[in-house]
Amino acid sequence: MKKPIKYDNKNNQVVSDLLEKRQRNYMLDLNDQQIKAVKSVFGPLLVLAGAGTGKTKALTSRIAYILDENFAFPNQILAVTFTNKAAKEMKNRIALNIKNVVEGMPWIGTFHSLSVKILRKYSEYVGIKNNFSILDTEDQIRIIKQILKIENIDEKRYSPRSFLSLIDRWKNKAITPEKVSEEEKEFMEGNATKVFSIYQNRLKNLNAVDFGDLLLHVVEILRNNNEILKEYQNKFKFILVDEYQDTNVAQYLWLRLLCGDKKNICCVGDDDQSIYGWRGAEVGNILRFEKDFPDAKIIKLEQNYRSTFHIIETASNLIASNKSRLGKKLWTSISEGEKVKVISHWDGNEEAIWIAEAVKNFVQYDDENCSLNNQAILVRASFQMRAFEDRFLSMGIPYRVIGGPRFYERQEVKDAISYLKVVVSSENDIAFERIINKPKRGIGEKALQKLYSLSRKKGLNLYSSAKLSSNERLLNTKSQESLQRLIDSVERWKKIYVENSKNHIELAQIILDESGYTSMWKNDLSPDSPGRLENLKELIKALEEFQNLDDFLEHISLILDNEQSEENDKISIMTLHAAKGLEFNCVFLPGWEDGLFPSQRSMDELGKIGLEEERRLAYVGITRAKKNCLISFVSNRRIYNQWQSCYPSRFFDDLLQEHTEVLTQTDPMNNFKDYRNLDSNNDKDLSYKFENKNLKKSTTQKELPDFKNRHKEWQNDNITKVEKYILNEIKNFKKGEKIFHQKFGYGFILEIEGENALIDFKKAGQKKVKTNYLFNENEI
DNA sequence: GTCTGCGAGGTTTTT
DNA sequence: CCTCGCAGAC
Repeated sequence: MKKPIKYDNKNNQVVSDLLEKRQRNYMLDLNDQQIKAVKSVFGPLLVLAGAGTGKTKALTSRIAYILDENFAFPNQILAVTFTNKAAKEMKNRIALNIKNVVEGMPWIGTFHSLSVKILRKYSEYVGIKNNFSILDTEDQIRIIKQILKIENIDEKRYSPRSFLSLIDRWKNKAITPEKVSEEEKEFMEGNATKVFSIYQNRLKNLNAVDFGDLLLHVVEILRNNNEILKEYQNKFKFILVDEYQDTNVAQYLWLRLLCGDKKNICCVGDDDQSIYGWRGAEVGNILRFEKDFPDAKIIKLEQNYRSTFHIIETASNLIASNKSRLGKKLWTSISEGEKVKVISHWDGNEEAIWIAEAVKNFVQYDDENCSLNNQAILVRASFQMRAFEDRFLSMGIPYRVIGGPRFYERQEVKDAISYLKVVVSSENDIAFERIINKPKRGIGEKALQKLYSLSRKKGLNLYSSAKLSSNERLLNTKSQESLQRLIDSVERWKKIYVENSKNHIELAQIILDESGYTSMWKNDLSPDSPGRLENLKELIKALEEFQNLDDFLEHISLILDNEQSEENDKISIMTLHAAKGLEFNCVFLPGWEDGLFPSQRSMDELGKIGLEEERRLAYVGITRAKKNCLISFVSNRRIYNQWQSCYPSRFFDDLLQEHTEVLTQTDPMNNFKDYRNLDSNNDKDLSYKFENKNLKKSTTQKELPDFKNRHKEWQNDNITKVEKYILNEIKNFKKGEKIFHQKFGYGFILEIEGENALIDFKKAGQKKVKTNYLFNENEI
């Protein structure tokens, strides 16, 4: 249809601008609810956005609209997310809508990164210098250990970790040491509060903050300094918050302060997807939004653009069992699609075998887009992953595990970064302590203690007192000499850094080489040292993306994920938590056994609340699926190498027959015959409706592809060469043979004994592996 | 200051 | 069962 054009000779330009504005794509393909969410820019607004309902689209369109209508300048919009990934995504999406504006939007970011920005400016208001360092968990633990030692608190009785988790919990709730409740003061025989306050003092002395402090310091500054509060309240004309259901008390206070009376605040979230209660998220924040803001508007986004009908219905029915929710009902106009599949297996191994075959099945038969990249296995606990890794490894199916140890948290990477930190700012005690004896310089615990006591006496930082130590005749000659060598080197590197005589990448390389750090790993014979060297190279590479060391260091303290930009076709294995926000054509949800999922511990610790959070996790899992969702459970699971017989998850009670289909393998449901014979009268929760509902043959629609038969067909005709090798146990490897391993790459066999082989991998070093996972070259 | 052996513990995790 | 961390022995 042609758009009517009004000609206005006087104001031609204005009109054409307006027209262009209207044609902007961000408004065109929004539904009514989304448009409402975009246009209700004044006053408090809560957008309840169900899974896959175009939440980010609404948010970014809203920003585009605000800018378009000139309600605010780009730098007057505060948009807060939880993860860097989400912030980045938002920026990218805005850039799609309006060109060149993102550079002018400095206030899109995570709670933490925005807090850093504010805190760098006003840090002295909470008694720290603006070059404060940001601690990660490892640093925190180290500090707590030191405190426990000094205070003579038995680590055996209360682990440093338990102190830290208490402290974290308090900080999430914005509780300072003085504000700990009388009851909680008694925790750990009163040691918890004591350690907490010593810890806070220690951080101040170190000129350091932890993640919790980033928010709390900002809250404190805003609370106590009206002029600063006003500055930010005036600056931010509009506030947008993503994933509001995940906010904790500290973040809530942070938002309320910045929001002020203007209340142009838009919170987007989904109470049904609140799965981080255990780390301080308060669903209550979203549930009581209307009370907080009496004139609040609430808009629900319920049209799902992701999944087919049966999947949406299954998810809706499941979540409907939760009591504490605001209530949404997702709907979709995408086709009816496949029913959600349910299957049981004898044990976890069979489950993995079946799923691996189903994965191949999808790749081979489904003309829809079901490549490996479009499939995912979502587990409750990470120990479940191994069975799948093993299976995929032996079948040669490429996979990626999401959420493993993060790049910047690895030992060698942190060491290297500490070197850089010391050069940039030698006041950083934590960094200096980390590198002072790496590689080994003969400066051990004792020497370090001496240096620390000197620095306490002189009121200096660790590095400065190390410089002084030779005058003081503090250490023995050998330690002193090697410490001096280190100091000389650091001074030399500092000179390069200050004079800028070499670029930061070269400098980093020099530091790692001259310090002996690289050669330390080169001389290390342990199997993982080649991998560590590889990571150091990666780190140098990462430097290239930044202008200088300062930029780099500022970023990595908050960005702890390394984007694996893998283009290869691989299936993803991850936890349900890690899957939030993602979508896949085919989703496998294994391990639906009571006790594993829902997790026994959640239920024990938090009762009904815990169970509801687990159910939300299940909801998140199902709603990740676009076309196929396969849920499975086993009768026997090996946990810590002990066999446990399991009952199917109580969540099956919430699934309706008309939307699910029970797949039969060899002996359908025989697996839990025993369980069904158990009398379930004693506990109502255990009276699974499985028998009544799902055992009946479901009325399958004609057009629906027959998954079961395909599976069989594949088993008979399409056993891969790799499979044949495994089945027939044709694995005649010889010593010295060149082999390939999915995970570790190429290598040579050093020793072989039965199914165990010792391999010297090119990259990963020496490792013991099962011959099942090895391939020789002509197999690949 | 560094190596080895024993014992405990082994959901979910971002910043 | 397997991994990590600590304590005691060199």
